[in-house]
Amino acid sequence: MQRSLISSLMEQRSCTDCVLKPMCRPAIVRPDEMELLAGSVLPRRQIPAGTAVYRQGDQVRALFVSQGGVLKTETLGVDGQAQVIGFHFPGELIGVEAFDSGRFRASALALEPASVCEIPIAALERVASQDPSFQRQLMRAAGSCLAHQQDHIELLSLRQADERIALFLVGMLERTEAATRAEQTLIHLPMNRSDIASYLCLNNETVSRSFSRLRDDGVLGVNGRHVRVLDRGRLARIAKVSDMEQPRLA
Amino acid sequence: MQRSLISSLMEQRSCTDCVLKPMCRPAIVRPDEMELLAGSVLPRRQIPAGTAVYRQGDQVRALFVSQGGVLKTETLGVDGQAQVIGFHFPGELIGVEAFDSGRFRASALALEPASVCEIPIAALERVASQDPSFQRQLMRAAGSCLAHQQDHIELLSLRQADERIALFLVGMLERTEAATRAEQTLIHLPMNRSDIASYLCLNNETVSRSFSRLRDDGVLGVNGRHVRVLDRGRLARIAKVSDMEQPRLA
DNA sequence: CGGACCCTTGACGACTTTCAACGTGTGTGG
DNA sequence: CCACACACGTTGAAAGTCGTCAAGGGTCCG
Repeated sequence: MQRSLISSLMEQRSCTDCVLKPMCRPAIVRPDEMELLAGSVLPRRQIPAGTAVYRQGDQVRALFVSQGGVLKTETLGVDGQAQVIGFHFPGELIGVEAFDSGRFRASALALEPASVCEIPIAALERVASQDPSFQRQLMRAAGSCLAHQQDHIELLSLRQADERIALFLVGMLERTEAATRAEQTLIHLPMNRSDIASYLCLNNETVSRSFSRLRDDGVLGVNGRHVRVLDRGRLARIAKVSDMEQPRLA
Repeated sequence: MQRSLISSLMEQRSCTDCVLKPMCRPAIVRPDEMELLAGSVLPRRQIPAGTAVYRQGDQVRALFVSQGGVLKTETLGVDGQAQVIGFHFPGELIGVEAFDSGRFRASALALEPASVCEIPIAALERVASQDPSFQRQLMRAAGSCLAHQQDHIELLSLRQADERIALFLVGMLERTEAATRAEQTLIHLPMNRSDIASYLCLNNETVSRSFSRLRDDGVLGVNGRHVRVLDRGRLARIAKVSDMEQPRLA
């Protein structure tokens, strides 16, 4: 299912026939814009699981969009501990924060085998200067990155571990539904418990215990990285989300 | 001192003679760009302390830059509790995250009487499409917003209250030094303890206790919103910052 | 003078962290 | 093919920290 989708992506050569075109929010929207970029966007890299798309401190020569495979971004704190900054699903632009200093503030790693689209800065600027609506899309993409970060902070503002886990899962569920355009109850987590723990600023033991508690309470079915949402209403209530937020499949 | 700087800003009429021009990173850099914007940037509003520049949910018609006075942005969680997302010093662009949905995801409030420069979206796009280097500056500004958010998340990744307070103060000190272009030991906090607590995802009692602990340990001198850094090295060590990071007065 | 707001401090309980042990699955090398 | 190491996930017990509830002092302002 997911496999065949990904492998079909592996084959594609240009953005004009991108399977993810409709959800490729970040930069490419209109066909003519795609043609403008076509010559430069082409570089697409296969990233093996666990390896880096770019590393913290690298000079920014391009931005990236995963076309298949989830990525994580993380910074190495001064004490050597990695702090997961975000998880990035196909179609999301990453690396924008590097525009500030010219260097990436975080490393981007593939959680699973990924196909990543590389957008050279020069091409980005060239197209943006030629096409105002593309430029607007670029700003939208940057705004979207910022919005995701704000969601992350709101997530961390929840004090209880169960609340954070619940909100995290609600987010993962919504992203899964947005990708499949169908209501889901099963979530596949592409990251391990330590990554979740880091993202939520918790210990991995605490994450594990939260999963178990939610399982014992009949809210979740937990089997490693496969989580089934058994009681969506209760999950939303724990996450303090306005009960049963309508899934937006736009 | 600070008063006269602010009051001088109150008088100014256009960006070309902006006192903060050199540190006005977000949008305006080159004189000719300023001239391009001059006609549209002029609208400048005086914001009384405690009132809003814009509110969560408002439609985005303009972005904003404080020219004098610190602002805070906060979102109202579903439970009605406000979560402080950021503190914004003069020269920092705010509102970028609204580019995503077209509506502000947070409210922006003045912590002290502020003078805020309003940049209509239309003008922003017009100038950006005419001037590639301005467009680059805009992206830089967006990246800078993202970078600040990442710093915030790193701040929240510290588990101990003292560590968060210390890192918060280090940041405030650096921003103060960047603004005055001189080494400082005294920090004036424009926000109250509750705002700090919300920003750090702590209780205001916990914030208070942390300040007291750091005072008792001889690291700080605390007098309400005036904090003197007595032992910068120790403060940095508590914040887990690479000891004595050179103040960048660039 | 009274009230509202802000800041501080104390005591208690709840939660997370820490340290530790154990089970499982996977991949490597004998 | 099996043994082993290793990463990952789970669970337990103890200790430490933060949140909650409560009270008090300070300042500003009507």
